Amino acid sequence: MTHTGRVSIRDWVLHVDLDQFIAAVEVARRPELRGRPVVVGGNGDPTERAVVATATYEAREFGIHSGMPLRTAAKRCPDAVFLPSDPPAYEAVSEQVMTTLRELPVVVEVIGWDEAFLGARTDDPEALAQDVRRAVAEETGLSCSVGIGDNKLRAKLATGFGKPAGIYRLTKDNWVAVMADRPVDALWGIGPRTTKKLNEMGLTTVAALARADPADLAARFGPNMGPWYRTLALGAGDTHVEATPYVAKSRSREVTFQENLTDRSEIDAQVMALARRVAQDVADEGRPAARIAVKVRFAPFITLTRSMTLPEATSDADEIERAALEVLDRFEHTRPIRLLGVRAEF
DNA sequence: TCTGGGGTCCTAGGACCC
DNA sequence: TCTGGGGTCCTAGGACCC
Repeated sequence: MTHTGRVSIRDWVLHVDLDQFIAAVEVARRPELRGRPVVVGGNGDPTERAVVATATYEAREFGIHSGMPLRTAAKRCPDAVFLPSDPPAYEAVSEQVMTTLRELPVVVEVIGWDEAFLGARTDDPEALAQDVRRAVAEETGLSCSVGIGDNKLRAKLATGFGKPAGIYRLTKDNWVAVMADRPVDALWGIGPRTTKKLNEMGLTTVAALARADPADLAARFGPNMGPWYRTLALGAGDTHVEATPYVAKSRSREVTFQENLTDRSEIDAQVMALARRVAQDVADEGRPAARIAVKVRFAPFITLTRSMTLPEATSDADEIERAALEVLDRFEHTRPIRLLGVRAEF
């Protein structure tokens, strides 16, 4: 209900994000872990080269967050429960959540395992958001947060303010009040690198970025990205929610080795194995690969990529393997290798 | 903080063509 | 020949997101 007392039916974008999704799935099947600091990642062995996928709020109390090395997490909270990552389990629950959302009077655009945009026409988006939270809880036992916005950017940011287990509305009406004084990396699409560069230009807040000269930004970040950062700061965003299923543009497999590789025959063997896994993914996709890329991370942490367009698009495992080995050969092999990856592009 | 794995999009230079 | 202008493809790298 608006302050004029009139009910207005409008288009809204809602953003649904499951609370600590992966950890929540794990706790759901091991109820004895409820209330304990739980960290999911890698093989569940905190001495391995792996990072945190998700931590429960109890673990976050210790300063543990996703992307942090498991080793560091173990140092911060030695008593945490470390569990291996189990993607098929998360996939299945995610599917259940999305099915639940599709039963509501909304258009569902899936943007990740634990996230979706909903397009809806309603006079009471908060009531709809409550329905979403209730339906997801009833069908899956999981808690989610819901952002309400007049576009995708604002809905997405609103979810962050609603977490955990809450609902928040962010529109042009409260954008300036809520966002103006926040640092630029509060915006979705501005990460640490861009933040540093913007700060060097004297732009530290959302308000400052909104007032910046698009030409200056274009000169620094390119003709598209530069001006786009300013429109982000103004809160502008896409309003169209699309239900069409996601079509992958590439498929890749990569692996970080527990011990760096130096033996060339071992390196070749690993690339062949990765190429075969990718070939299987390509075959499952039912579309041939047009391009093959190989990623090599040399010690200490130097990441390079080489790629080639195939003479003809193919799904053939032998051809994909051969191409990967050919691309691998174009690297200068002088340092130990900590990661190898193979990617196919369609 | 000795830094995973799976993706997307943008930028920019050079090749090549008309 | 001292040197155009535009378009597209290929390749490498950067940045971001979950």
